[in-house]
Amino acid sequence: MQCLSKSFFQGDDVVQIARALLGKSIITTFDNQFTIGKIVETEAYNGSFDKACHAYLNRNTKRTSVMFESGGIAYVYLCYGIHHLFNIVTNKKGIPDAVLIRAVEPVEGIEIMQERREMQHAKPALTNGPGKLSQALGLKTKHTGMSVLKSPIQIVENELIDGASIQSAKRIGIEYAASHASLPWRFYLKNNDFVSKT
DNA sequence: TAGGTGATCTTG
DNA sequence: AAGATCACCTAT
Repeated sequence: MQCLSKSFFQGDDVVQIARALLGKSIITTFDNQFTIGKIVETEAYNGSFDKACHAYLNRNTKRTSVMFESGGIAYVYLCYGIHHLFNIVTNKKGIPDAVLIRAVEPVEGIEIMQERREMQHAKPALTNGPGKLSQALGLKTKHTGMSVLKSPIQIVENELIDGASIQSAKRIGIEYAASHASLPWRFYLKNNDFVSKT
């Protein structure tokens, strides 16, 4: 399968990149464990202009500095002390845009995902949320800064998505972002069982 | 619907 | 130095 190009992730419209990532697949190979998930839900975080973005007003800290690197690398951070949330940094160096991957549909390595999630069955709960998919694919904070263009993390072309099957909506869990909380920067595939519950 | 859990940010 | 907050998940 064809890996996405560096220039795809360096584009300057993070909202369009979030939309375009639907239908692509994430391949991870950690500890000789191979897993693939198809992206079915994303959210765009629009750099220094976006009150919901960790790098709002160019806040550049130990945690957020990776967002200022050029696009095509992972930003994984710990949320609520428990959950590892997987983002892909986009745009040029110095502009802190990122796309949060909110849900995937398991494609390969489902048994491995079940082990990591300590689940007996391949129910939607395996990967239907940002913390869940990160755990299922083995993505952790230590992977921050790694390229998503080569093993062990690769984003590849999978199926082309018809625009009519894409739904946009406001982002989840960012009520503190006030006027930016209602922007339609969340994208998901209609009628897909693995889209997160709201 | 509430509590867990820890990094990060804010306040004093 | 201490308290509040947080791009979530699981179980009551």
